Amino acid sequence: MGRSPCCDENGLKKGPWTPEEDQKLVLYIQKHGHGSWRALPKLAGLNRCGKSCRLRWTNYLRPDIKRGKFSPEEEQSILNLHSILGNKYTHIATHLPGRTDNEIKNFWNTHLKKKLIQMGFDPMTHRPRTDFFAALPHLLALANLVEHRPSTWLVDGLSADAAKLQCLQYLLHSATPPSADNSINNLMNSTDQSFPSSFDSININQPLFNASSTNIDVSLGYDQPLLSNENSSFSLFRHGESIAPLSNLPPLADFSNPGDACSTSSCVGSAAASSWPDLLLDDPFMSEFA
DNA sequence: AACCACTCCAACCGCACACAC
DNA sequence: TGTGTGTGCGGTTGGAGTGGT
Repeated sequence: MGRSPCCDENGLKKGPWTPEEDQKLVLYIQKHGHGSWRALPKLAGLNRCGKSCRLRWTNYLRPDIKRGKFSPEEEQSILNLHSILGNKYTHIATHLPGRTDNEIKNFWNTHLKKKLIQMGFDPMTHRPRTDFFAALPHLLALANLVEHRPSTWLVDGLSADAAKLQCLQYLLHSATPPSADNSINNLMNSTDQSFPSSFDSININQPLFNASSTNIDVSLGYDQPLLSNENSSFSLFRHGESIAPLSNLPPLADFSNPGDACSTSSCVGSAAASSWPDLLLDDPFMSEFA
């Protein structure tokens, strides 16, 4: 298994290890320790480079390696640690006895990353997907469509305006600047030219975006000057005039807990809020815009 | 049974860093 | 200070395995 040799520089062997090579390496290290990896292959009688020996030992032959499937507890630990440490697999591995950085890296890339994406989370930030500005036209179109949407995903009697606000609140929920991580930079690096280039320069009522092109005659903005990493509130503005502090709106269900119902009776349809990502994917009507 | 597409994961690659000289 | 060497790390590759048709 594994990558086939791409070259044979210096006459050193590459590619999969044979049981005989493994045995030589294990016996040598058990007897002498690895010492200098560069010197080891010659001393151990291996026609390999030191780097290859080190990798084979640390990722496969080490006696304390725990093999087999990751337990749910380990999976949760990796998720938690990755949200703090990022792709620092070696650091993550130090918290999971018996697991190697390579194994964790593979598990992350083949399982956890995909899982997070499928759940609607950004695998790098561990937050709900915040490709906010790229998706904005579509999301705004969705918001506008709410008033034409039958009651299959909205509670009966909900006003179209409230539904719009709720949709927009979701947008803000996703885009609220985090307290201290680099997802703030993701927002800053957005290609949307209407977005201010620095939080420090945001003025009162400065719109984050205008929605007139999608027939939603509102814009969204901060209530007050916003400093880096500072919590802030948002308001809806119409023609520059604040019409609705979003903090007064009912909360959305937390997307991190799929299936959770909204806690307030006035919530804009728990079906809408808690399963919106699924609706986007599954509902033919919605998928036209997703 | 044969083919294809997809997943898994061991192993390689290239870069960055620490250290010695 | 600059250069060379050794080591470690994250990203990527590609053959083997697996499941679907």
